[in-house]
Amino acid sequence: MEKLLKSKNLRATPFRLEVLTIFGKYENAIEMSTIESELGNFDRITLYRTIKSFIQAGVVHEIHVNGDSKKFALCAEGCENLHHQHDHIHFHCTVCQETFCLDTVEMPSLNHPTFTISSFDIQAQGICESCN
Amino acid sequence: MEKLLKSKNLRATPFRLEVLTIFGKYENAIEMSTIESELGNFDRITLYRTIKSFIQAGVVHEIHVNGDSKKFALCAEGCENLHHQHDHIHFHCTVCQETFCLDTVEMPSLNHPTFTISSFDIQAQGICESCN
DNA sequence: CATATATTTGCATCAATGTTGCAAAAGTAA
DNA sequence: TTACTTTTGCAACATTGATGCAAATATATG
Repeated sequence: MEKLLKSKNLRATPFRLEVLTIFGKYENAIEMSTIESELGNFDRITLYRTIKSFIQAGVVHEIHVNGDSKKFALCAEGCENLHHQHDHIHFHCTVCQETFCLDTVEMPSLNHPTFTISSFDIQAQGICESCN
Repeated sequence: MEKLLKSKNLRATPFRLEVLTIFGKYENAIEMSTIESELGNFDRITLYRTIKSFIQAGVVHEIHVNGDSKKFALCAEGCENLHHQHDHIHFHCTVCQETFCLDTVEMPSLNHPTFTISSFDIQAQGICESCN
């Protein structure tokens, strides 16, 4: 865990390790409020900046679930300095409200005659395995 | 224009028509700030609720461009009561910052062995035709 | 056309979230 | 241990989303 942070050029402070541990406790993407309730006392701004630096360093990525709410999930390998490289789609179960990173779905290829598509994200909705 | 609103069961008030006209002036998706600067005086809450009712009625749809900013664009046919049916991807040009609804890109099909995918959205990034 | 009804607007007020500046604290390297 | 850089915690502020309510407006009905 410390290694992970240092490999991204982030100092391994107790607070950051605590937040990282919370991510590790959950299988799927989590909301800010989940992190907040897992933490005992914490400074709101510090947490906000922690998440921000995690995103910038490529430790976690942000997922826009519906129109409004957002969640966060640990990155896989290969994410660095805001250049997130995710070979998975994000799936939101409309029953249990869980948000999954699905690397079992093959990413399609997109082509446009005149536009150059350098990257794209896919957010899917539906019903997950256990709710099915 | 009045017909459009009434077909969605929205009353055709002057303010709503004014906002709709602004959408008509722009080819691509626009930000809230663009609407605000086009309007002379306006009430912030009323505009907020106008956009909200447009989205709920299927007149416009919301586009999440990057992690943060959002834009709005007129819906095509077939969007009703929050059941937006868009057969296009959203493309954000990293040069000119314009956001396009690209119906020239074929929507791929997604499959998962155990999850039921009912709908999905695609946000792409890259360089648009005129910036290319 | 006038009126009754339902919706919309404008205003006040509030909540949640994101942001900045700065001094103290803590981590890192020499 | 010291010097330097980053992070934290606090205050203060900006932006955005949301609700309640009375006045204004739109629509339907007689």
